[in-house]
Amino acid sequence: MGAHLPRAFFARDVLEVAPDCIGKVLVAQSSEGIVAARIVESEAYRGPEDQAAHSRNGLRTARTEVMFGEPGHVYMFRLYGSSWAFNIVTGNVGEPQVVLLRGVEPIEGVHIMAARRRIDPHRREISNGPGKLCQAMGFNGEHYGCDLVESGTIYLTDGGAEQIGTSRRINIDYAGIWAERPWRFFERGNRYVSVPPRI
DNA sequence: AGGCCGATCTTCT
DNA sequence: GAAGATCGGCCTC
Repeated sequence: MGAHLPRAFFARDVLEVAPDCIGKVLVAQSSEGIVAARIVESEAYRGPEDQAAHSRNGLRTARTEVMFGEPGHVYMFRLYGSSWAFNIVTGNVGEPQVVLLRGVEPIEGVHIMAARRRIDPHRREISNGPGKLCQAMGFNGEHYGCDLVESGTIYLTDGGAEQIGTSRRINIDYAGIWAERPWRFFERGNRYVSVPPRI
């Protein structure tokens, strides 16, 4: 596996980091073994101005605290009770921005991912959504605040992508004009993209 | 393949 | 007390 992506990769505006994450490899080690997957879909959440972000208007609470700190750390939050979402802090300290990962393509440890998901390893539903990829990668609340640059257990390594597409972000229609911004990024034609665009 | 709907729980009002 | 950065089962086509 290649070297960890450095702090400098994450210490840029989220609108640069989010598309650059497409094709990068996410690695997670646990007692069950190593799991690695290519990132094929991401979304940028750019507080404090972005009204779809949890950090909108600079809202700073125990939940959002990590977003105001050093880039390269992990922001975990729960979605609708049953699943988790995995995000990476970007930008300068004090700028509450994150990249949400919405889809990954299994590369290594597919059998581990399939067992966690209780699903056949060849099905795209193994990791084609923010909650599904967290279950497959073994991510939960314990990973809140984890540093992807210094940690030996969760990190990103280099990798390339084919053609990258953009679209509005998924399921944030309540956010008015902010819902229309093309801040979702994905690899065109990849079957692990959660909501495939219309040709 | 796609639409509807209930489950589930943390956070904020 | 309500609203989500969702998922999976069940239904119809």
